[in-house]
Amino acid sequence: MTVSNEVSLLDRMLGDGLLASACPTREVLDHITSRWGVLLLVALSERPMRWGELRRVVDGISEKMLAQTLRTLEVDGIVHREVTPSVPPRVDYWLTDRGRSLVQHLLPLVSWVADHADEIVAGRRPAASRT
Amino acid sequence: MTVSNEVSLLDRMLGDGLLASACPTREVLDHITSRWGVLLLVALSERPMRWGELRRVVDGISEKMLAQTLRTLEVDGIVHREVTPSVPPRVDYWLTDRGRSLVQHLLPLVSWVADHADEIVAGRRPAASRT
DNA sequence: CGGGATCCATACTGATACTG
DNA sequence: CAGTATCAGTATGGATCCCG
Repeated sequence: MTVSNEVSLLDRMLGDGLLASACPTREVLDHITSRWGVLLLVALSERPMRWGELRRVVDGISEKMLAQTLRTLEVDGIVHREVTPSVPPRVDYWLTDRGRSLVQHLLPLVSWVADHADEIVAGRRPAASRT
Repeated sequence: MTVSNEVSLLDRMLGDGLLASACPTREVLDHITSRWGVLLLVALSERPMRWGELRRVVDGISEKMLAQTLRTLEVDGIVHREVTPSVPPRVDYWLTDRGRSLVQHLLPLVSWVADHADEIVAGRRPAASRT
């Protein structure tokens, strides 16, 4: 299996200064790979979800981080937020076209981790001594 | 491009409780998608690097986080650390087989972000009002 | 139900000093 | 060169209460 179209990514990032501390790539990468960003994107990868659904599906997320992460992804144009004025109020979230494009690349990674996590945790040995 | 082999990832994660707060998948995912983990894995994706190289390539990382993140990835069996006893001392890091398997899935994601980051940042609009 | 505002604990960072 | 150790400042996340 070749990765010929990817081997120059490092060169691209270095050459264009893309790894520089404050570059757009780093910023967007932090949003997407944030602790909760990944999980929310996986949750929304199949179908739209309501606030309460996301809260239940993404186990352990606080309301603050749910709101904050969703808003960041919304501003980045990855997630769409739709308010239905009703009583009680209803708010749905779903992936934009850009978001669907993104999760096509995110899901294989998460899938890989899900497949290897048990093996990784089970096989841990202490790190070699530093001295 | 089909994603038929991935559409059930959410079901898998929910069904197996893989999204549970303390599951191995979440733990390993946090290591890999950590702020510096992603960048270090990209840096090591092409070739082995020495400590000092990594420090320069990954702009802005502190020595503390460099050591901490590398050790986490080492313990997870993703990065290998090789000490060459010499004066001055030399330490090289490279990806294990598992690590190379991982970055095959990570690079497309980072590549996507690098391709879309400028567009994302340029196109930002304020999030819709919450009220 | 879907948040906003506030306060607090923790994690991370940066600087410095020291070691083999 | 490749780290470790420590301390202080800051950003991030969590818990709680409140509101439309």
